Amino acid sequence: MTKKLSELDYFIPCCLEDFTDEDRKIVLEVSNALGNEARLEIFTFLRNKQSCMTTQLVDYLPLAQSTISQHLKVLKSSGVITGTISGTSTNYCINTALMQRYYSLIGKLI
Amino acid sequence: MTKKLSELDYFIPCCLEDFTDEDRKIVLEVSNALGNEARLEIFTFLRNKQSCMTTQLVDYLPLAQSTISQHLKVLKSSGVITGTISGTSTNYCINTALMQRYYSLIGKLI
DNA sequence: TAATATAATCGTATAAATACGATTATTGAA
DNA sequence: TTCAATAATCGTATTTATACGATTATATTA
Repeated sequence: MTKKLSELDYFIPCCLEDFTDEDRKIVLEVSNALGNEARLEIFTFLRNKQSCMTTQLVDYLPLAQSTISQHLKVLKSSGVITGTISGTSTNYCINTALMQRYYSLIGKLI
Repeated sequence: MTKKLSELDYFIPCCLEDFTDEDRKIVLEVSNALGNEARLEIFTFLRNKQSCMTTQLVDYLPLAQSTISQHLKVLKSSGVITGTISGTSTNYCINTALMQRYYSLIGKLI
């Protein structure tokens, strides 16, 4: 089987003016992070509460703690949320700066 | 194994003011459509060319015709692109109206 | 120091996504 | 009508994502 597009080093992505590789990466990763029901739910929950601990999400979502932790990892690695350790808990909140950038990149795309 | 969040009929998603179920569905599906390298590439290609046939995409992308057809199906079902049959070809272009709506929904989210 | 609380990670099962070649359906041209 | 071109669909292999319970690591409290 051939490789996925992301694994082909000879493929040069379609260029857009004022659209860097980093911009492209942001659009890909943020879109991917938001394109899942559990993660969009975490996002909107956080957006309402401003910030919250994992415990609150575990109480709210009908998913196992380990599953939520996995989704939080995806959200964190894409930059959509940030987590600050505070005692035995971790305090999550939305990375507004990155989301503003995503918003402006979507604006550029259309 | 328990079901995925999307299959749980008892779970009521986190409500946001002025954010309907349809809005939520658009954010989910458009994000999912754009959150894949091949599909984002198709999107930017179309965005540059204004419109194009599948053949052009098959020439451009290092992927099999059947694979590209599958990605076009995802993009179509999310509403991101529209396809108009013209002879033996299909002419694709970006659904600007939906993308504008997505853009404004992301704006609402942040 | 021991017990508790919290969240991450590990191991693993299952489902979904991605990819291909082959086939099919449809349209337009010869 | 037959042939060629185009794109969708089928069947299938492989990878990735999603989910769980169990375990681990760390920090706070008793």
